[in-house]
Amino acid sequence: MPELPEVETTRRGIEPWVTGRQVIGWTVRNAALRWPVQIPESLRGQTITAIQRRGKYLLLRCADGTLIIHLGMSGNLRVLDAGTVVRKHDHVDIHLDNDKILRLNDPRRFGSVLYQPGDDPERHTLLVDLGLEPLGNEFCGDYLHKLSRKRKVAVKNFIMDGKVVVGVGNIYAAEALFKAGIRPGIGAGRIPKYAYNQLADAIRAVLAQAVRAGGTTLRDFVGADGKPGYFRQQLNVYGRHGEPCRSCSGLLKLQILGQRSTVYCPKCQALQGFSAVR
DNA sequence: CAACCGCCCTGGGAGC
DNA sequence: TGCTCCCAGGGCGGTT
Repeated sequence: MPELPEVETTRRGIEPWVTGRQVIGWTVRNAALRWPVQIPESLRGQTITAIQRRGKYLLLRCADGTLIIHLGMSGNLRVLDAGTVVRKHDHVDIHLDNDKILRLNDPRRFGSVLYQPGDDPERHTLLVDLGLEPLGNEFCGDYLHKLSRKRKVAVKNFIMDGKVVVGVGNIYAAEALFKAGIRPGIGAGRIPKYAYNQLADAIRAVLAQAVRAGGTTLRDFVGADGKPGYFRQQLNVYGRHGEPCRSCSGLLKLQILGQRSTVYCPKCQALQGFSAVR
């Protein structure tokens, strides 16, 4: 499912085909995504000046506004030749002036295509309260430590909170906690600063490694070129409960946190807050 | 404000 | 083979 690495892979894939191109039209076959598809008439004829990413949102910048695309759980965005045969779940095409189309396919329709007028897409209500970019300069252990004081939620849910840090979903939260040696269910407020330094480093490292691999493909995800991501082979814990830990060979355990499956290694992820630190 | 939970949706897998 | 049930999950929006 698209988390930050998959969205970044998509961004990089479509960028060379889309930047500087003019939007000559669009086809909406099913407007019933997470929210009704918003493509204003004013988009016609506009030039896409840049394609950016904010968290899991893709931003197609134009002079008059920004098309904001979210891939939801099962979405992918591909650059295809105009006239490419339409498959099931191909909900939206953006027609470009280079005989290419940008096509959104999204079986579960949790994605969205929205529009923010003006030159500041961050003013959109969905973006305005977003937390830091994990690969940006400000994101660090001190930041996580400071925000987490008095927070009782499990640290895993804390780092999946988009108001804290963006782009970290179920897969990469589990992987980062494994890398940092932290038990996922521990209350965020009980974790000492040094451990948040490890965690921030782990989040950065895992995401960067996944971007290099082109993201994680479990089922639906493909990049703009239609190719899957290869990070799945490097997953240490996600989806591996009952299997041996790649580090200590102990059995990985499954725990439900915030209604989401969470896999961890009881031995390698021993950090359980102050009491266990000593 | 924080925490929690229901909900949106479809495909795939398990069980019968 | 075909049905039913359950699960996956981002994140909004309402409730506690």
